[in-house]
Amino acid sequence: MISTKGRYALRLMIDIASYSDGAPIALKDVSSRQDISIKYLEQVVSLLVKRGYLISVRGNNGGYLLSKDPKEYTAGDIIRCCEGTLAPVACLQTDCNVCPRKDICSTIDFWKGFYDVVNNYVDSITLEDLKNKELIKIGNDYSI
Amino acid sequence: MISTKGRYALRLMIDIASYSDGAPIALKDVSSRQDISIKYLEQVVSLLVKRGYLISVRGNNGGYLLSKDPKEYTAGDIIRCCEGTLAPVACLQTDCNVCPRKDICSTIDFWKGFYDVVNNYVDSITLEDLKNKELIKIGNDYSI
DNA sequence: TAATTATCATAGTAAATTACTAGGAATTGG
DNA sequence: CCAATTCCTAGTAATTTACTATGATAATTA
Repeated sequence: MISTKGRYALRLMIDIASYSDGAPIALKDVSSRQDISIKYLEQVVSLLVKRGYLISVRGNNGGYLLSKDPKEYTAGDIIRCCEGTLAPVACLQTDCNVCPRKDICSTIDFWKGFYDVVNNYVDSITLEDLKNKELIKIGNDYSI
Repeated sequence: MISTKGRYALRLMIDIASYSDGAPIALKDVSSRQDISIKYLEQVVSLLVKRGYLISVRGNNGGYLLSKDPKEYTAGDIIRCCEGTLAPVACLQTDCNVCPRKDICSTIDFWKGFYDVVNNYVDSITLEDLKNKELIKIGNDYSI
């Protein structure tokens, strides 16, 4: 199960991508549109800033800007940034979590395959895709 | 992340499928082969018995038997039995968890797709596949 | 410069979940 | 009967989750 951190991160990024006209988007606005407390959003957003996915602008009229084009983010980038690895089992995490059964384990390949289909899927969807869906939902899609 | 319940369930089922010669397999034996406490295995196995995936034989020389052929179980069957749904978000669970944002949510389709690739994957692997892998690992595969 | 509006950083916390352990009752084979 | 086994229910320490709270820091605007 994906936690609120990863889910809110995705909604935050979609919100900023969808509502930005070049000026920074304040968390206050994301908060009211998305029904998520500002205080919690602050924690989520800080991970995205640290990773360089968002640019923060401090002070009055400050807020956040995407650091690149929506089509250059995958959903996987955003989720992994806030959620950590999507590995289904600890022994697949890179940070040398060595399982004593690794040489005799008959399930490791199964879990590797699981990990692969998950990563392939989340990396096949871009923020642009999600932004377009959002624009359709809120009725601002004039391309139809 | 898949919890120990689901992971141990898979190893338990593979163990029984691999080592059974028609007689019930006792948890004591699974426990020593898999390095999992009997007491914890008892809890995992009870879910599989309740679901009808295993037949329990009580008393002396008792243990557990598969209720059907290994090729008739998918890994997904076993994992979901002990782990619950593999839905990445609560609003995809069938038990009418109604999200107030369901009509305006632009991410629900993304999560549905996630759910689908996960279910399709875990249901594409059978217990027979995993048993064969185990037999190769323990060197009892004479088909090579 | 002072007020306002933001982000930034850290800490606290109630509730739930995880990963077990413990004790003992019920059942069966020898 | 006795030993081996499943079955059933509780308990629990540690961790994680999903927040809330407080206040510092920074930048804009009046």
